[in-house]
Amino acid sequence: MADKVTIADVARIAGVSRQTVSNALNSPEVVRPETRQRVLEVVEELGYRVNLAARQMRTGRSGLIAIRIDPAGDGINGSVFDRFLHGLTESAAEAGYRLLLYTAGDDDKEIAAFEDLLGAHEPDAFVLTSTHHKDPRTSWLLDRKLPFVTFGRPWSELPEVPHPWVDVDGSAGTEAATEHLLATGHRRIAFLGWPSGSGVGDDRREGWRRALAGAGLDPTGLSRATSDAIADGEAAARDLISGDPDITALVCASDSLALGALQVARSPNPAWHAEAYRRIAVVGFDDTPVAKAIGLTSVHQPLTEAAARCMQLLSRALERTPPGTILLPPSLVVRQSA
Amino acid sequence: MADKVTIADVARIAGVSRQTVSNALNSPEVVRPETRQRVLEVVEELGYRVNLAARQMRTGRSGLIAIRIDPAGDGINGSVFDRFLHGLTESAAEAGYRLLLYTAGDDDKEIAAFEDLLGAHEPDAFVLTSTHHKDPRTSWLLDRKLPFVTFGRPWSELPEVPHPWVDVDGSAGTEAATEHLLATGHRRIAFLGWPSGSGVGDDRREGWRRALAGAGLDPTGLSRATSDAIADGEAAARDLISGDPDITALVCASDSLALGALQVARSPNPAWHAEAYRRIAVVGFDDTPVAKAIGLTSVHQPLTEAAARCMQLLSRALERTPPGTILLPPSLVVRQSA
DNA sequence: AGGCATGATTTGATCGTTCAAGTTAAGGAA
DNA sequence: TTCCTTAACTTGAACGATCAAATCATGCCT
Repeated sequence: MADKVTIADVARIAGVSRQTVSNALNSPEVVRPETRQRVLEVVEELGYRVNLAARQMRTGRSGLIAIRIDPAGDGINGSVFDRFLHGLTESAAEAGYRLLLYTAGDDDKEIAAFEDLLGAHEPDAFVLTSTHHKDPRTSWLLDRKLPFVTFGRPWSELPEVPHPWVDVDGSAGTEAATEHLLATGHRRIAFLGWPSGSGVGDDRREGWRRALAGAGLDPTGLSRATSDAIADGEAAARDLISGDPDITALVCASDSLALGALQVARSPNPAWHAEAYRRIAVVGFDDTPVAKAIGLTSVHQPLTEAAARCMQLLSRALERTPPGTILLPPSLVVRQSA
Repeated sequence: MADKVTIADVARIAGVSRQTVSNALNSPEVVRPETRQRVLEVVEELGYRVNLAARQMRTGRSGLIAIRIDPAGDGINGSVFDRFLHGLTESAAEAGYRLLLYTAGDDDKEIAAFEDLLGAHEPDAFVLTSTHHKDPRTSWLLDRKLPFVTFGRPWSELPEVPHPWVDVDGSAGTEAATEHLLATGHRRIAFLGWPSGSGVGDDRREGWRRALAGAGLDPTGLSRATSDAIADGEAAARDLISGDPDITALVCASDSLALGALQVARSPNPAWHAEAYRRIAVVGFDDTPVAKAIGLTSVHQPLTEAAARCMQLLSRALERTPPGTILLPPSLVVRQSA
């Protein structure tokens, strides 16, 4: 409380110089073991802790990792980022770093935020999420040789310069989902996703297509694209199902879409005249709390591990080692819906 | 990028001293308007940004606000904290602060984290969540006269020393929920909550009791307490409903419990012999994404506003003004379930 | 014995900012 | 004219750590 213990205090009481205390803590190998021992005892006794602001002035290292957090808590899918964030906070702490949050409306504002942060708090690294085609943020950071990792692949056709990234293999997820449906007897399996152009969305569609192709089935006419909202998912699912009476299962690019699809799948459709209730299997993506709550089968992303891997790559990047990339396999959580 | 612009650079180019630049930025009133103008132009031109580490060394202020984030993404109810966090990040940014995350297993570890942080990053203030009876964290911070706000009331009987807090009036929420049910014709309305002892839980039960009392109804035997999980909610709801055939509605202390209750409410109970499907109205608490997704009527907490109010009180606390307290009213979001 | 490499520790300078005290010039009162 | 006050700005020191260079032993080789 009242006591601000500095390195000079420790030095005086241990009977050594400031630098020796610094060395005992940061470069133990250059200090004689018994001296080091004595210093550490005094450090313990006085409760000394390095003042990061002072260290930062000399070394330029702040011990901070910056990550963007979006202003609006965005319903169902926001939880993916949040779970990742929780994991990252812990992994970062283990590596001796702390997370600094910032907000930014779009890519340009985020780059402005980079400049702000670098001038002010000077984070040692950045973690970027939701990467996309031609992401200006990664090139900006690469140009300045700033350490960063993305959670999400660089979705550009030709990755000019490589950078470290961690991602979950979305296509493997939808492929597993589709194979599960095939194994349980479904033959006409549709896909409900987003308009092509988004790396994540296209990737997830590809996994479904691959599984169908592997079973010798034709995907033509079995795919719909819409924006990521429950109501849109419901409409698209209704369209798909009423247009093709043989469809018995739906693989969706998100739990939001799947939730919309479930509205259709779980209730009889009055348009089908005399036709009785037709049960449609539905699989979602992300394994959000909503999926768990309502028994929706969904593709689970190992977010805690992804966060740990991000920190791992970041540690390497901070030592200026060439970038690594990690693609994690998701897992299918089977519940009542499929 | 390569350029580290310091206050000395600005001073040299503007033809003034370092201190005058500092004053132009921090204490404009002591500088002649035209000088100030010139300095600001150079600042703009060079893209000067104050180095917070250096400032912190002199002033002791870091521009950081620390807040704990729990390691595990905890399903449904975690989203309440996450939404609050998103809002707080934005409010903090508007006030010129940034959020620093840390983790801690329990109260004692959190206090250890306080010590770590204060020695290292030196946050200017703390935001505490999930306050409870005899919370050791608040007394620790009060003892050291450190600025902080809690999101959650001090739940102790006698608040020895006051501290700033923001909270949402839970009892008003359950009261509104119960009144809504009364208004729609329900007479026998049960409450599904947590074991007494938790401030939040007791408060929410109290609102329900108050509404019943207001309508001249007896709450005896209409309340159950259990832990906060879907399965527990289902079991307790089944117990309540099968034990009292007149119950037509359930007010729950959380969306998790409500979700469990819905499993019972929405399906016919085989135990009721010939009795037909009995529809039970259910109201949840927190208005989580799950509630929105499945049409659960729920009590909504104004989390973005709560976050903004926290920052407001924090700003005051940082100026050492006497603590303020703010109790926000929640709102009932009526959906299909009630 | 002298020279030299090596290990262990100390000393002085520095990072970029703000505080506290000092300087300068201009204006007003006696 | 002289002295004092005030406004506007400048100067030196300090925050607490680390870097780079200097010092001081110690042991080994010739």
